[in-house]
Amino acid sequence: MWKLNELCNLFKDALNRNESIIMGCRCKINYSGRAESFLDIGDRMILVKSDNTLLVHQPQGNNPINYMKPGTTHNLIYDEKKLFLKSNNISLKESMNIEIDRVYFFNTHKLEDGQNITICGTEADMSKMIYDDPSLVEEGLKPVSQEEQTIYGFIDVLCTDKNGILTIIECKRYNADLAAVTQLRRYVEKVKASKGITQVRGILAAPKITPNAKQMLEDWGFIFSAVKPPKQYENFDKKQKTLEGF
Amino acid sequence: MWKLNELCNLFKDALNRNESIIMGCRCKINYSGRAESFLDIGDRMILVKSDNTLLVHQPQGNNPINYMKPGTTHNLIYDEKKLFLKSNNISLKESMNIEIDRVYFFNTHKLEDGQNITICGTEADMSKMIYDDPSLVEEGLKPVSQEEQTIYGFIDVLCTDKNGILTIIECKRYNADLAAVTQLRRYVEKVKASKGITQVRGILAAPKITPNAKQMLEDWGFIFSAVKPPKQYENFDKKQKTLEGF
DNA sequence: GGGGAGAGATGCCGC
DNA sequence: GCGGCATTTCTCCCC
Repeated sequence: MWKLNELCNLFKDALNRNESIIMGCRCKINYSGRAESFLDIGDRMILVKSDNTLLVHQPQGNNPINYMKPGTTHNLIYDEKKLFLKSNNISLKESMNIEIDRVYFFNTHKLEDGQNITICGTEADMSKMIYDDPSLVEEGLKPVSQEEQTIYGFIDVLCTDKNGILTIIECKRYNADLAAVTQLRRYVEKVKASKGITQVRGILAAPKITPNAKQMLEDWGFIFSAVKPPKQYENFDKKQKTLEGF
Repeated sequence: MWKLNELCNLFKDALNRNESIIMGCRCKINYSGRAESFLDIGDRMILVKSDNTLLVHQPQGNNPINYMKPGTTHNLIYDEKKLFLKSNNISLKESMNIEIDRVYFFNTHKLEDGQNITICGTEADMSKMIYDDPSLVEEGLKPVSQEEQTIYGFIDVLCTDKNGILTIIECKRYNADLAAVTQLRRYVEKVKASKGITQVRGILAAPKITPNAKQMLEDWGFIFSAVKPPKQYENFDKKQKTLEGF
C-alpha cells in the first residue's frame, strides 16, 4: 500500500519532468465544463500524459469515462487521509475533481514517441481507388477530379458519365445512412446552382446502404453503387488462410 | 528492467484472473481489420482491461493510437529476446501484432467498477428544457411532444406556433453546422409528406450557427434561435466567482 | 482560428 | 441484430 502523502511529491516531480503517469485507484469523479458529470466510487485507471492530457478508464469499455484535454493543469493534494486530483483547464472552462480513497498502483516514466501512424483503407483511399478506376462504380465514367475542395463543398470524386453528364460520387467506407444521402444531395444542389446546369447526377458508393437511405436516395433520383474500401480484411484473410493450412 | 520471459506468465495469469493490465514499453504495431495500420517504434502505454479491451496510448493526445474491442484474445509471447503481443478478434476479423523491445513498467490489478456515469447538459436535457419552456426558442410556441420516435425520424421537440402552425425544433448543443440544417430539413419534408400538409415550420435551436449553415437555413425558410444547453459551465463559473472573491 | 467532414469512430436507445 | 443519431465526440485539412 502506498503512503498517500508521499505520492503528491512523486506526482508533482513527474509532471515537472514531463513524465507520463499511470495510477490504479478507487475514486469518485466530478466533471464540469461542456457538460456536468458525476461518477460514484469505483476502481479506475488514471493516465496523465506528458502533454497533460488526463484519461480515466474503467476496467471495461473502449472509451475513457472521464477525461481532460491536453494543456490541463493537475494538482494532487493530500488532505484528511484522502487524495484529491484537481484538474483545471481555464481556457476551455473545464474542471475535474477526483477524490481518491485507495491507490492500487502508481507508475511514472519518461515516454518519448514522435511517430505518426500510417493507415490505409480510409475513405480517402477509397475515393482514390474510384478516381483511378471509375468503372468500379459504373461503366463509362470518366474521372474529372478527386477530393476537390471547391466552393460547392468537398466532393469525393467528380466524373462525367457515358453521356457526358456531370456526376458526383460520394464515398462511404461503411454502411451508408440517411446523412450520407443528404450530404450527396447537398453537393448536387450546390453544383447545379453555382454552375447553372439542371442535370447533375449523384452516385453513393459504399459497401452497403440502409433501406431508408436507399428509399430517400431513389426518391431524389440518385443511384447506389456497391463498392468496398480497398485492402479491407486483406491481411487477416491471408493470415487465416495460412492458419488453416496447418 | 524486467525479465521479459517472466512477463509472459504474469500476463497470462492476470488475464485468467480478469485483472486489468498496464504496461509502459517501447514497441511497433501492426493492425489489420476494418483498415490496415502501421506504427513505427516508440514509447507507449498499453492497457488490457478485464473485458479484454486493448488500448495503446502514445504519451500525447486524447485518443488511443491503436485499440482492439472488448472480447479480443491476447497472447504475450517471448521469442528471440523480444516480446510479441498478439491480439485477435475472430468474429470482427481484426488482428494486432505488437513487437515490444523494452518494458518500462508493468502492473496488473483486479479492478472492480459497476458504476454508471450521470451526465447533464446533453442534447436530451436541452430538448427537455425547451419542451418545458418553448418561449426560450420563440414566443407563443406550445409543446406537442418531446424526443418523439416517429416514422419520420427522431424529432427533438414538436410544437405549434402562435398561429397554430406545426413547428419542428431541432436542438444542437454545439455550433450548428450544415449537417444540422439538412437534418431539420429532412424532418420537415417527411412530416409535410406523411401528414399531407404544406405548412410546417422548422427552427434550429443551438448556442451558435456557422455562416454557411445560416445561409442554407434561411434559403429553406427555416429559423435559427440562439439557445444554450442547460447547466453548461455553471459550476465552473460559480467556482471562478468564488476564486475572484479572494 | 473557424468551417467542413471523416473516424479502424463509439455508445445509446428503439424497433 | 440493424437503424438512427448524439458525443464533454476527436482529428485532420483547408480556407
